[in-house]
This record gives sequence, C-alpha cells and structure tokens, in this order.
Amino acid sequence: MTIEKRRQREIEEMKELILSAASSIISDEGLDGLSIRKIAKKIEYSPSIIYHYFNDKEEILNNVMQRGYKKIVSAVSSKELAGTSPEERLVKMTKNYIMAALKVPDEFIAAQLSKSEEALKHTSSLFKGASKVKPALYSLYQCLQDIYKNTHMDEDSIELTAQVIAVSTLGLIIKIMVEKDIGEEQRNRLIDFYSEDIVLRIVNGSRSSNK
Amino acid sequence: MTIEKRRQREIEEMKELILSAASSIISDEGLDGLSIRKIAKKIEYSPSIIYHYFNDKEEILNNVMQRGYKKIVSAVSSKELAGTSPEERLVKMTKNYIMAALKVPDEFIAAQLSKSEEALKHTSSLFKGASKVKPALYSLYQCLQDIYKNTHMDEDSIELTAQVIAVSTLGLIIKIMVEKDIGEEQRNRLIDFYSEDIVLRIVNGSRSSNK
Amino acid sequence: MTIEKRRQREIEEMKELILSAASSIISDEGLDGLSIRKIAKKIEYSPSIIYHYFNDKEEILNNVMQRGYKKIVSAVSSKELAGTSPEERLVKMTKNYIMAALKVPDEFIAAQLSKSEEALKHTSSLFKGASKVKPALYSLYQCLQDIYKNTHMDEDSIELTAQVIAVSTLGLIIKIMVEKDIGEEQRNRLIDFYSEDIVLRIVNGSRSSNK
Amino acid sequence: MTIEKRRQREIEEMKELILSAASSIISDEGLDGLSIRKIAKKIEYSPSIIYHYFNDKEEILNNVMQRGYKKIVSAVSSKELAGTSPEERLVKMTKNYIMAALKVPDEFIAAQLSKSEEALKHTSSLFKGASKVKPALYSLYQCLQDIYKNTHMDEDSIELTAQVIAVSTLGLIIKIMVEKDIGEEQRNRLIDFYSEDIVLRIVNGSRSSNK
DNA sequence: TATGAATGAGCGTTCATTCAT
DNA sequence: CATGAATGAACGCTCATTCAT
Repeated sequence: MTIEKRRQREIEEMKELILSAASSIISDEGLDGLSIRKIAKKIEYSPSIIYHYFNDKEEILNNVMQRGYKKIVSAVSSKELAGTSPEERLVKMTKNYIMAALKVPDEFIAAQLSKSEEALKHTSSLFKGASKVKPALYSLYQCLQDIYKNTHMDEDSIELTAQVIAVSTLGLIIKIMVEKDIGEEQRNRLIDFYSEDIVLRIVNGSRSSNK
Repeated sequence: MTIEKRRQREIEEMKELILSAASSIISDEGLDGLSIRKIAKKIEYSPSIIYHYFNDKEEILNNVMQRGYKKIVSAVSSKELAGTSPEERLVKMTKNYIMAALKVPDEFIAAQLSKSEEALKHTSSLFKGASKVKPALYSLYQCLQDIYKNTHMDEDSIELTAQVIAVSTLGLIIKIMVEKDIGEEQRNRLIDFYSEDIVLRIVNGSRSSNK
Repeated sequence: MTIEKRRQREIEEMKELILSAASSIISDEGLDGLSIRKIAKKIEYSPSIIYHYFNDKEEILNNVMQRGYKKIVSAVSSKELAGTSPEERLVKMTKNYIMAALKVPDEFIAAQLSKSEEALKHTSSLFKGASKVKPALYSLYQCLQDIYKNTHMDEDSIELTAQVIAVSTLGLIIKIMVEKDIGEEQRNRLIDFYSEDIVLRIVNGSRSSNK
Repeated sequence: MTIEKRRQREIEEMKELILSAASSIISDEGLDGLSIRKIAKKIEYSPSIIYHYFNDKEEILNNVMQRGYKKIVSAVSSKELAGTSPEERLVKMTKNYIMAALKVPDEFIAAQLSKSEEALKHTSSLFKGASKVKPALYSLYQCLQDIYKNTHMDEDSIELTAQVIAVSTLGLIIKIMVEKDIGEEQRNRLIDFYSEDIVLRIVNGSRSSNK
C-alpha cells in the first residue's frame, strides 16, 4: 500500500515537473514554442519518457491551461476579500483577476481562446446558468447579489451583468497582453480606471438606466 | 487594354481565393494551423503558385488581417448613424461593431490577437492619444464628447472611457466567438444587454462615480 | 537576306545580354547564386524568354565558362608580348594569365573544376599532345621552345614542362582565390615571386637537373 | 560498461556511414550537389535521423573536409622520410602528398576549395608566417631549410618557396583529378616529372636566379 | 517574340510519436 | 522506469522548366 502510494506520489511529482517545464517554455517562447523535445531537455529526461505520463502533447497543453486557469480562479476568490463592502470586493476581485492573468499571459490567452471541448469545460461562461456552476463567475455573481440585495434586481439580470463584467475584463486583459509596448504607466492607468471606476459605473449605473 | 484589365482582375480574383482559403483555415485550425501548403491544397493549386501572388506567408497574413479590420472600421463609422442622439449613436455603433466582427470572426480574431507590428499598426488602441489617430476609436471618442459636452469631463478621461468601452466590447466579441455553442437566443440577449444597457451605464454612471 | 541577318544579329545580342547578366550574377553571388530568374530580372525580361535562346541552364553555364576561358586565352597570347626575349615573354604571359583569371574568379574556377565534357573540351591540357592543340598551352610551349632552342631538349620534355607550369600557375590562382583574405600586398608578393622567380627557376633549372 | 562502449561504437559507425555517403555524393555531383536528403537516400535512412548524429549540414561538411585533410597531413609528415638527404625527402614528400590526395579526391577538393572559415582554418597557407603554424607546410619549410642551410637564403624567401611549391603541387593534383581520363601512364609521367624534376629545379634554380 | 501562370521536385529543418531494449 | 534510434509528415521557400496565349 505505502509503496503503491509512493509510486503514485512520484508520478504526480513527475507530472508536475513536466507541466511546470511546459509552463516556463510557453512563458518564454509562446504557445508555438512549446515542443516535447524542449520539455525533455529542460527536465533533463529523454523525450520518450514524457509519453509515460501524458498521452500526447495536447494532454500536456490541456493540463497547463487548467493549472493556469486554477491560479486565476483562486486569485479571484481569494480569502483576503472577506469582511469588506461588496463594492470594495468587486474592485479587488477585478484587479486580482487582471493581475493574475497578466502573470501567465500565454497560458491564459491559450485557455481563453481555445475552442477545444477540454478547454471550454473550464472557460465557458456565457451560457445561461453559468454563474451557478462556474466558480470564478459565481464569486462575481455573489458579489453582485450583495450589492443589489436591497433592490428588486432579478437573478437573470445579475447573471447577465456578471457575465458581461467578466468578458469586459477579459477584453482588457487580452488587449493589454497583445499591445505589449504601451508602457507600465499607461497599463496601470487603464487597469485602475477600469477596475476602480468603470466596473462601479456598470453596477451602479443600473440604478438609473434599469429603472 | 481590356486584356490588361482582365488579367488584373484575374490576379485580384486569385488573391481573393488565396486569402479566403487562408481565412477559412485560420478559422478551422487557428492562426498557427495556417500553412502555405494547406492553402494550396484548399484552392487545389500547387504551393509554389502562391508565391506569384504574395511574397511570403507574412504578406498573406497581413492581408487577411487587413480585410477583417477594414470591414469592421467601416461598420463602426457607418453613415446611417447621423442625426440621432449621441446615446442612440453609441448603442448603434456598439452593435454594428459586434455584428460586423461576428461576420468575419477569423480575420477579426487574427488581427486583434496578432502581436506583429503590421497588425498592431492597425489594431493598437490603448496608447495615450490613440483616440485621436485611430479612426474607429475616434468615432467612439466623438460620440462620448457629444454625450459629455455639458459636463466638465476632461479629454483624458473621455479617451480612457472610449478605450475601455472598445476593449470591453472586444472581450464580448471574442467570448461569443469562442463559445460557439451558446445558442442564438442567449447570444442575442448578451449583445442586446451589453450594447443597450451596459454601455449606457458606463457613460452615464460617470456622472455619479466620477465626482 | 538582310532581314534574316538582322534577326541573326539580334539573337546574338540577346544571347550576349543573357550571358553577361549571368556573368555578373556569378561574380556577385558565386556559381550557386546563379538562377534563371535572377538573369531574367537583371535583363528585365521574363524567365521563359531565356529558353528561346538557350536550351537550359547548363548551356548558359557552359557558354559563360567559355567566354571566361576565351578572355584568359587571349590574355596569355596577347600581342604586346612580341619582340622581347622568351624569358621576358614567359614572365609576362604567366602574370597576364594570373591577372586575367583573377578578374573572373568564379567563372574561371567553375570552368577549370568542371568535369563536364563541354568544359573539358576547353580546359583539358594534361593529355599527350595537348601543347599542339590547346591554344593557351601552345603559346607557352612555343615560348619554352625558344628558350630551349639551343639545347637538345626533346619535344616531350618541353610539353611536360609546359603542362606542369600551367597546372602550377593554376594552383596558385586557385589558392589566391580561395584564401580571399590574405591581403593585397601578400597576394602581389606571391604573384611576383612566382612569375618572376619560380617560373624562371623551372625553365632554367632544367639545364642542371635534366642532365 | 561494454554496452555503453558498443553504443559509442555504433554511433561512430553511423557517423562514418553518413560521412562517406556525403563524400561519395560530393564526388559525383560536386559540393553543391550534396543534400541531407540525398545522404539519407544513399544510406537508406530517413533524413531526420541524420540530425541525431550531426547538428546540421555544415557540421557534416566540416567533418568531410577534415577527414580528407587529416589523411593528407599525416601522409606528408610520414616517419619513413627520416634519415635521408633533404632533396630525397622533398621528392618523397611531394609524391606522398599527391598520392594521398588522389586517394580521397572528393574530401580533398572539397576542403581545398571551401571558402568557409572552418575549412580555411585548416587549409589556408598563403598568409605570411603560415610555414610556422601550418603542420604540412612546416614540414616542407624544414626540408627547404635543410637544403638551403649553407646559403644565405633568408627566411621569407624560404617561406615563399615553400608556399609556392605547395600551391603548385595542389594545381597538379586538382588538374589530375578533374581530367580523370588522361590514363594511368600519362598521370604517372606527370607526377614523376613534377616531383622528381620540377620540384628540384625550383629549389636548385634559386642558386642561379636568386643571385 | 514574349509573357505569366503553373507545376513538381527539391531544399534544410523541426516535430510528435513509436518501439525495441 | 527510462533510453535512444528511427520515422514520416510537415514546414516555408526556391528553382528549372513547360505551356497556352
């Protein structure tokens, strides 16, 4: 049993090794720069051994994207947010999301733009009811519920708002990644303006526009 | 003379053929899936002939992206918008933008996600002053100016707002393209909600939040 | 008749145009740099037209080599040599040969190293009797005959000497071409030393060594 | 251990296989005729496997050239030459050089005609001081020093003479290789005449001509 | 006479993957 | 568990050459 367990653990460690090597290659050379050989060289094993732990390159990619995705999700639903006003939480969450994504830009973009079923299992968020089953979206949804709790805003509208905020933020993230040369100052201006101002306009504006 | 013209037309047709084949490959397999050989196979010509019409792969890519980009720009600054209230124009413009982009999803995504200098020459919009030199962004900027003309909103804030609206809309477009299976009804709900409600919240919300 | 002749002349002119374009390309980019397309571009005609004047690339190459070869031959048997002592003529001839070859290095090497029958028809010089039928070698042979005219040196030995001088000079030329970076001074030292000293040693040394 | 060794040996064998295939292709079609794919076809392996043994085409070329060069150098400085008169040694050395080169014509020509830095590192011999640092040339230089030891011949002149003898011999070798059909008898006549007669004229002739 | 469209072969190279050991 | 040999497909690109017009 214990021997069995150790083996299991070793396998997990090796998978981790492979995945983080893959991550770092993607981060250095972009998605297309990733190759089995490069992973092998980085972990100082032969290319073939990788096939003991993953069926093919795509499986590795899916795992890398999942890891990236999880980092983002945990950033969004971070504990540090508890105990503050919902508006403050919303701003914080948005900023956390943006920052976490910008730390793993290629994995993030790859995941968010992949049309593969595997990826969509994690990233899809526009379907009706998504706010109930998608962890990151759910955090956002709860936040909005708090904000709107004394209004008669219906569930559907809250979900729609959450979804729209999510995709808007994604748009900002993607553009910042693509326009890599805008400079740190302008980047921060945009991020601050978006998360501290625009997002609040979206949630508060509803009181007037959604009469 | 006419023979000269016919030849010219045939060249244009062939270029079109190549470009639309490229578009469709990008749509099916992503930007990296595009290869000269695949284009050749799709148009049922030999790979070498492609080099009669384009200097290299990059030129093809740039052309694909420009095609997409141009359709979008003209959609945004369409004439039909004249003579209505700025808010109405804003809603219309947003919707036009989304619809136009969804009509050429491959070129559009390719253009918007390319980090090549050629592409960025057209698509970059986050830098300071972009609203003055980027046609599509300028249309948006003018619209906001009209809306804010009786307030003391400063130029910089208007530009930031325009930029943020642009990237938000982009986020929605991309997500709708990627999550290709959400169904028409939900897609329309999102688009309508975003362009008729959210965008107005963003511009109107400023009056209260930007004290 | 005259129209026939003019056409003939135009054909020759076009051939010349093609060949000199080829020459210049070889001179700029080496033998491998030569391509039909480049010739076409240089003469501002379409590639296909070249095939009206030459059957294929090889025929062009052969012609280029011949032209180069002829320049060399005429350099060796230049008129300016008349009326001087045979030794002086020998030195002059050798130097002329070297200088002429260095002016068209790539064509010259290509010709001299080609094992094709076409090329060998012009360049072969080692076979018995070559000094009688090869113009350049014959010039050299005559010179040696003059030098040896008061000795009982037999024809065969004179031919051998001529052949050996020819190949030796070739060796020097080739090496100078290959070692392109030895500098002008050293190059001139070698050429002068070889043609003014070594060659004379070869012809004069025979009096003692060939007892 | 032994298994390790066997593997090592197999690698060497495969490298040899590749190199000799390359040699033979160069011999048949010239330096430019060499291609990875042709090597692969000749050894009946896939092209890709070649990259397990060599990094790229250039590495193969360099190896081919070095192989040829090494054989020659060792022939020139063969032990058997010790204990004889310097003139005899000179003649022997010359003949050894010619014979060794004719045994590996392809590699030899490839090496001697290559303008690549790698090749020139080995083959360059015309620069001032070359006789001190180039092994084969140094052997020749020492031989000449012995011959001239009782004269007031200066170092520079000895070096020049050595260099000129080297390039002359090269010229003979190349021409014999190119004119592959002159027949054995004539070939031997030329080689004998050159090494037993001409070379001695060159070194002895200096006494009279270099007054 | 001259063109330009078109082909097919070839280039060096990289890759994911398989398999015997 | 791990290796290294090996393959076959694909990549962007260039070329000599042909052919209908």
